[in-house]
Amino acid sequence: MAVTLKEVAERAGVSRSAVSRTYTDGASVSPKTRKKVEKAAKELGYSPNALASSLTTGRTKLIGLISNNFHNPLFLEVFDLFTRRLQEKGLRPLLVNLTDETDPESSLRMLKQYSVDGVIVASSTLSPEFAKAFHDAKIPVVHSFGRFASAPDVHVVGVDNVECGRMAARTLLARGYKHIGFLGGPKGATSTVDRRAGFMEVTGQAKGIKVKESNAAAYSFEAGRTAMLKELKGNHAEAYFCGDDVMSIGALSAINSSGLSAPTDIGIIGLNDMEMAKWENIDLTTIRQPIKQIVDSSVELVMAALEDSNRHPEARLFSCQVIERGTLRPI
Amino acid sequence: MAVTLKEVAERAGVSRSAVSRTYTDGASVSPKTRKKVEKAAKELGYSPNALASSLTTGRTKLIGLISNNFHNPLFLEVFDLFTRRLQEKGLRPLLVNLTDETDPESSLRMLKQYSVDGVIVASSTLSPEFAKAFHDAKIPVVHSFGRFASAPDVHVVGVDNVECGRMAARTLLARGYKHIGFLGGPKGATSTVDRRAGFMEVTGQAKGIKVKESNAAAYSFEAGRTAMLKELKGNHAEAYFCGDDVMSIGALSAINSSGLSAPTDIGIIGLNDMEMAKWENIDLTTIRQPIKQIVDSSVELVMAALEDSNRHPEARLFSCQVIERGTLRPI
DNA sequence: ATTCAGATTGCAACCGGTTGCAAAAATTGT
DNA sequence: ACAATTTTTGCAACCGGTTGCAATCTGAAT
Repeated sequence: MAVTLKEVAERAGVSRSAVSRTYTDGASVSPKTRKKVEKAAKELGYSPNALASSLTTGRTKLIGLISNNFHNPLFLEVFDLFTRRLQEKGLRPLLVNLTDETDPESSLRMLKQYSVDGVIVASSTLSPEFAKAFHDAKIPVVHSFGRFASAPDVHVVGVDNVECGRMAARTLLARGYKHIGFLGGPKGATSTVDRRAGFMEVTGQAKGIKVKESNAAAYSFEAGRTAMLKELKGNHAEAYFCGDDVMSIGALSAINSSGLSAPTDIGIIGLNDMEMAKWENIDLTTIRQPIKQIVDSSVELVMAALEDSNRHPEARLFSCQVIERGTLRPI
Repeated sequence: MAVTLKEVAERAGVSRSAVSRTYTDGASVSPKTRKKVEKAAKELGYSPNALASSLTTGRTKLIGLISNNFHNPLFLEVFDLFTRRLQEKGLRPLLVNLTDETDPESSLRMLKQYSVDGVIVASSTLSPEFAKAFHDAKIPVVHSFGRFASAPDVHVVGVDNVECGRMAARTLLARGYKHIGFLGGPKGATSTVDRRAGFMEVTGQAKGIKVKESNAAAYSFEAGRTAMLKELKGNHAEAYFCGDDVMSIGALSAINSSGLSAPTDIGIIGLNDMEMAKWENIDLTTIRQPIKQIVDSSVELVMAALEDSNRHPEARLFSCQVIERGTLRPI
């Protein structure tokens, strides 16, 4: 079908090696032969077969990009950033949707079959074991948006969720709220667990503060809305730290449809600072995760892991930042 | 590095062919040898190298999934559906982000290098020429969400945008609006052009109807908001057909922050019916594109095109449907 | 003109598989 | 038990490249 190296060699009147070397940098080819080869290649419309060469070089430049987050708009931004960054670096994302899968087995097998050079697991809701499965199979892996561990099994890039929890708590306390709520994401998610820990640590030390706590079933609009509606039926808090921005928007919707409003009746602080958070009709006060830095750093780290496959596992954490908008009472 | 077929063959005490045949269906292997091979493979942790085999079979099962829509939440749903469907069919999406690119040249080259079996171009804002470039390179391609043409150059799956325009116009007329607006997406997009045509066709035939028209700079929240704010400064219409749902949400935000509200003061009808449209605080009346069917059909069509590479180009159109919610006055 | 180091080239083996073909083995019929 | 089939098997060539090595070429230095 496609034009092969052999045909180019024949037309250019050189050996196959010469053609090959023309397309591998660092190889020794005289300007003269290079010219001849390039001419022939252009005439024939030749482009080297990356897969065939991967056989001998052992590098495919394919990176498995694995996620189970196909319902959180934040991840569209994440995919955008990942694909662009990988492309810039000459790597190709092989996208894997893990939504329905619970164990790494089958995606591991398939990524091995395609000899991906490395894997990026982009999710805060996948367990660390998942990333570890790739590590155990000797495939370089970085868990992006993963859980911080001081002695990680695999490379991790993300934020310090415990500190995010503290930050949210401090922010609410600074606004003078006395009765505050932790409205977490799904109980199982490590991100929820960690944020809760930080949140409780700070609120536990504060005097005269009442804390209530509950969890939504997922990081989603519906779950956030449902959870907040339930809160509103009982003795609700004055302000809530919500699991993430989507949940926060759900919560705000619940507040509004109950005839209340933020921040007048209830304060909300979210987490992520996804694009929608600054939409004027949402205007959500939230904690920003520096996703661009997380993505760039993940790509950099996976590339480093390609170079040195038994690089010591490393955790890279980025600090978050409160973005003041309109859903908390002013300080 | 990884275990190879040769090692399995040695351990199982059979020829390499035998091992290979064990993993290609339809090949002739006795149950006895198959057992031996499978045992050896399991012990060694062997899995066949899909890329190596692609060399001889000519099939990689890699599908280029190309898009420039990484800012429209609808496309997160689209990517979710595409990746799942492709996975179900044993195909692997190689994701290409075209956001910054204007010509097909470089992505075409890279997809050729990776010998993708086929390509899906998922975008309504990419020109038909883009998809055609792949077609010309003899790579099976389907333009998903593409423009309908009665004699298409490439396979197209999508909706009849002209009919969508008519549908929107009829819906507004049926509600008794006399002064109606077409607030289109970017002027260049074929989807905008077509919807406008249908919209004008119907409104042009109606008596006593005033129509005004303008365009937003992009299918985005900001662009929709900006465009609507501009409308509101002048003599605005009673109801608008907005380019898509994201733009509609931007427009609604503009309406609200001007102290007006929908549908009381201004009606809005969007297009897409993305998940957010039914969020209770948005509750957007809109025209639903059957994205699941479009996606499934695109995958089916690209698979058919793999079988028969000079299959005649085909256009598959799905009908849309008005979803009544709360941003138009009742009928 | 001769020598020699460095650059360039082609040969041939290899990467990890597949597959046509002919030989070997198993099955069938009588 | 023997011939005729059918099934299974291994050989060897091939897919489209890369690369170590030895041979050839080049130009500079003597």
